[in-house]
Amino acid sequence: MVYTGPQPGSSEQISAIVEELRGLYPQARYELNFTTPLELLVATILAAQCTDERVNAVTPQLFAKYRSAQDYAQVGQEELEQDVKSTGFYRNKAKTLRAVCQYLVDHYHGEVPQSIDELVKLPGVARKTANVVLVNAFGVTEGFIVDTHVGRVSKRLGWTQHEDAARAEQELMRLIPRSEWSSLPHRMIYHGRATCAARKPRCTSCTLVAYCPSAII
DNA sequence: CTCCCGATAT
DNA sequence: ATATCAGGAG
Repeated sequence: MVYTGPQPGSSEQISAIVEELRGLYPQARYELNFTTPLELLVATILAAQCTDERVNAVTPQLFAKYRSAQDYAQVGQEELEQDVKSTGFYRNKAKTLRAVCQYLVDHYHGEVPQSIDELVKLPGVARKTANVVLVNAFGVTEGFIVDTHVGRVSKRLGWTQHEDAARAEQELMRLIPRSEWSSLPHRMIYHGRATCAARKPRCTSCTLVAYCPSAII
């Protein structure tokens, strides 16, 4: 089957997809549970290569036990490891949480900074985590969230060829109107989970097939 | 590029 | 059995 839709990456193809996804997922939002910027930062760090559902199963007890950056900075490595174990990569994640929170204590009185330049200086925080915290905690849109789903869906739609998330983000920021930066990534993630799955994409039930050069019907 | 890593879907 | 999950560091 040869793709005959609008050129991948063209404004015609992009606007058609944006409108379709808006209709499909009008209420798309971040699904990790949190009540403060610090909780959001912690949950997002735990979400690396782990489902939201798994993180949400761990954070109620975690947030009840650790109420401030000082709490994470002061706990022992092995104790924190056990508290985050079921999210996988638990040694790295415990080490990252302790280092990030020590940094917050040292530089920001334990608060979470509100610019991307400051956030990406935190140990274990790169563009994806920084963008998530900015948008969902502070309502600030400085970049385009590129996680595993956004990266995969973007490649299949022909928006980027880059595997590297930072390079993909730069290309998406060039292609996508800024007004869509805060909502589109969440909708792409919903679509990536529900339809454009990594292993077995459901192209036959996908309403983007007319705009997707990778569709297999 | 490799490593970290438990839980789940296929 | 194996790929994948709202990644990032060395």
